[in-house]
Amino acid sequence: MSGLAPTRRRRDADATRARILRAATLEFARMGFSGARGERIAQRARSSERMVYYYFASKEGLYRQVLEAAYASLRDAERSLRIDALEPRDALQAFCRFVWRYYAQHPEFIGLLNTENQHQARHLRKSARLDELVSPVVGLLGALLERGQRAGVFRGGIDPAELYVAIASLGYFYLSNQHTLSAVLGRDLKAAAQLERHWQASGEMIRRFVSR
Amino acid sequence: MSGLAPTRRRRDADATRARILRAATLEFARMGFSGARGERIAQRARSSERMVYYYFASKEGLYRQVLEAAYASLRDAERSLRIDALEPRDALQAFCRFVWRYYAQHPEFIGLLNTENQHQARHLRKSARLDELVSPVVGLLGALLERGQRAGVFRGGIDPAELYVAIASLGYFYLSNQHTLSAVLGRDLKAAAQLERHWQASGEMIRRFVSR
Amino acid sequence: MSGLAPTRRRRDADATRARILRAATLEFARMGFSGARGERIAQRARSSERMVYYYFASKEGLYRQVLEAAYASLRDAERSLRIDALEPRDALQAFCRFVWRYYAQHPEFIGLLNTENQHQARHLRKSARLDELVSPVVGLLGALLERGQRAGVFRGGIDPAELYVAIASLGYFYLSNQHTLSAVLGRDLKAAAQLERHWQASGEMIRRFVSR
Amino acid sequence: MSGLAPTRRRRDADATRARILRAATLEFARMGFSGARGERIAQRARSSERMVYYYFASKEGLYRQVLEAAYASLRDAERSLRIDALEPRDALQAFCRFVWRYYAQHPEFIGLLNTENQHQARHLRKSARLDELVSPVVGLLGALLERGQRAGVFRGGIDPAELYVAIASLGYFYLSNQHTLSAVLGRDLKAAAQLERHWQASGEMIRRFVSR
DNA sequence: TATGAATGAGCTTTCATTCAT
DNA sequence: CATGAATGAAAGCTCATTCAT
Repeated sequence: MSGLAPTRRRRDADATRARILRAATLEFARMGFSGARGERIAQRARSSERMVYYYFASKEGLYRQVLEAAYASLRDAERSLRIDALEPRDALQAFCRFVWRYYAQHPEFIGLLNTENQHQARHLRKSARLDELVSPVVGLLGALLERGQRAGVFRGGIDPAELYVAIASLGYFYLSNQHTLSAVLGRDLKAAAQLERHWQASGEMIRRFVSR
Repeated sequence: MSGLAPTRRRRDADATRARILRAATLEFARMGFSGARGERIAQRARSSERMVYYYFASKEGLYRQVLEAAYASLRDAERSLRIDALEPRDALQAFCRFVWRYYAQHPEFIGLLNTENQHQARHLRKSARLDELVSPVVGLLGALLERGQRAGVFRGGIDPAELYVAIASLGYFYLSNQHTLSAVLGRDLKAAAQLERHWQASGEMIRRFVSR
Repeated sequence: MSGLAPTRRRRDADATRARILRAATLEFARMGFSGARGERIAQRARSSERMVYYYFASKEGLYRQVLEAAYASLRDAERSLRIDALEPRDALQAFCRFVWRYYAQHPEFIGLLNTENQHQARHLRKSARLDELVSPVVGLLGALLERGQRAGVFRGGIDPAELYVAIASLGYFYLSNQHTLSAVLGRDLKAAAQLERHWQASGEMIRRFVSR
Repeated sequence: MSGLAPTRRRRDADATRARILRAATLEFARMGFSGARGERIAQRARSSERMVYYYFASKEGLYRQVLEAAYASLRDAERSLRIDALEPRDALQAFCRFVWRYYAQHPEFIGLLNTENQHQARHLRKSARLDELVSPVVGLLGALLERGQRAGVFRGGIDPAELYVAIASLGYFYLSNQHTLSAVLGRDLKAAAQLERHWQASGEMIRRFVSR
């Protein structure tokens, strides 16, 4: 009994904190930093504005933790990615699909990154956990490129970081700029078929880029 | 009193209006819609907040005009692009360089597009001049693809819009996300040499994508 | 007509500003800095909280101006003091009465000084107008002491600053601490007769202090 | 379990309470009532805000106890004062020095009195222990004046309460207003030499006031 | 005895906007 | 054409205090 009580209490606190963090993630992603409203965060978290300050001290503090959590989630997902057993070309496609699908399934991540870039990554650089947040996937990609090269299916001289940026670009821009693109191109980019076509073409582009 | 006075006044008025529009473009691009401050716009335009309302009626009205002007500038630039005389592969590279250089030289355009996408292109779609703003370059690209195909240097089955999105992706994302990328990749993407390397690799990617 | 309009307008602004300053003087004096409430200041000034920030930018800015104005008023009063024509002993008594009466008639000045001392005179020292606020009366008192000494009615070796502090002490403390003193001594110090008795005794003390 | 545990606990509780009271004394003295922060008190007492309420019920309750304790300390010190054996003039000087030194050594007492006077001694008058807090020194001073008069060294007609107020004024004002005075007079009043000079002059003033 | 979690009310300040001439 | 004065609404944040165990 006595052992449970503090656990329950702590879990309530943790739950409240987590609800606020989740609500804030959505709010910051959709509205940007200045556009985000404490009241909306509190409501969506079924808590009060006061609790936001109780747990996160300030709007900026909350934002920073939201950002760190978003990167941490991405890193977690990246760590779960297993492509070692696949044939190099398949592995590369799997990698692309993983990245693109992550973006598609995490629109809030895209919103946060846009916001953070608007701020010139000021908060990200200040983050004490920055080193933990550095992506392990560039290394993964480097190893894959080497493996493919040894297997004679990839050409040499490709910078893994550059390849990563290219893959990210193709997945990210389509989603992040879908609204202006849809208006300007006169088609609805968010339709599933459109997205799949885009991924197909992008896959082809990456494939051709690395092939001998 | 004479005929000159109103002209001079008109010219001053136009100049003031133009200064406000320019200042607002920077402010909205850097700070987003909610983050933009009327006071800063007025100061940067060497005018007063009151004048901003005098000429543009509301923050949203000002923003819409800023957005329209930004797209109009892009269209102007696009219309000046001449690639008909070039050999198809050279023409495609020239096209890419044009797009990428435009992004690099107009960071405020990137800022505005990010802002507008955050708002799901609400203002863009409301814009009465939307049809004027629709890009002519997809058509241009379609013609080029056909020409290249006929010349036997490009493969068939490429969607011009998709190609345009790919080219835009590779140029835009690198710049728009340079701050978080620099932090996460541990290199300074804004260095000129880095940018040139990126454009080289991106050019190679586009080349390989369309070649037979 | 046209000459009057700006005057009227400016006068309104000045009047609003002045009302706010007066209201704030009372509020800060009575409640101290932390205890002062913007809302009460606005109400007493028949204006709005918003206008307080329009004219004074911040609570601290308002406080500083209140403090400067209070010192400026004292200096104005001091400059109007004429004791040169009086016989030295009479002049000294006139001086004392002037200081003491000023304190009695300006309880807000005492409140402000207490507040400012609680803050270790931080705002006063920051004031750009500090030099203007330095008291001219110590010089006045020095001249008087010399004159009295030459006339053979005052003794030598008296520091004018010390004399000033003594005179101020006797007038200030009685008023500033009247509430606790009344409670502890069991008599009502604010009664006019009590005050007059105190001034009589204090006058006698100063007289004896400087006399040969 | 044994009889020691509750004793120890009680002792810890008393110690915590005492630490809070001490911390609160400093906080209220320095910051005034409105300016005082529960959080700072808790920190300085190495306790928690919750404990402050546990022991003192409310901010006002805490303040009242702080005030009562401060007066009680003064009365304790006053009761230890022995001047009966001294020659009247020496006794008076000893009395002055005692009062002035007490002020100098208890800046928190000055801060509290200023705060309480700002509140028009509301809390002090409400205090149930007010009668205990009434100063015994006026009586002491009355006896001394009579003794000196009988001995032919003091003049008659001096109100002991008035003398007490004068002595207190000269010691209190110098310290309580030292910051604004230092700024306005252009000298550093808190320097030890300055203080001693002030006490010398003040001693002379009191001596001359009572002497025949 | 002790304490982490929670909160309502209210504070200072900011923002986009309008009034009045 | 131009502008200083004014403002309602709401934002972020703080404060003293209570709940629940």
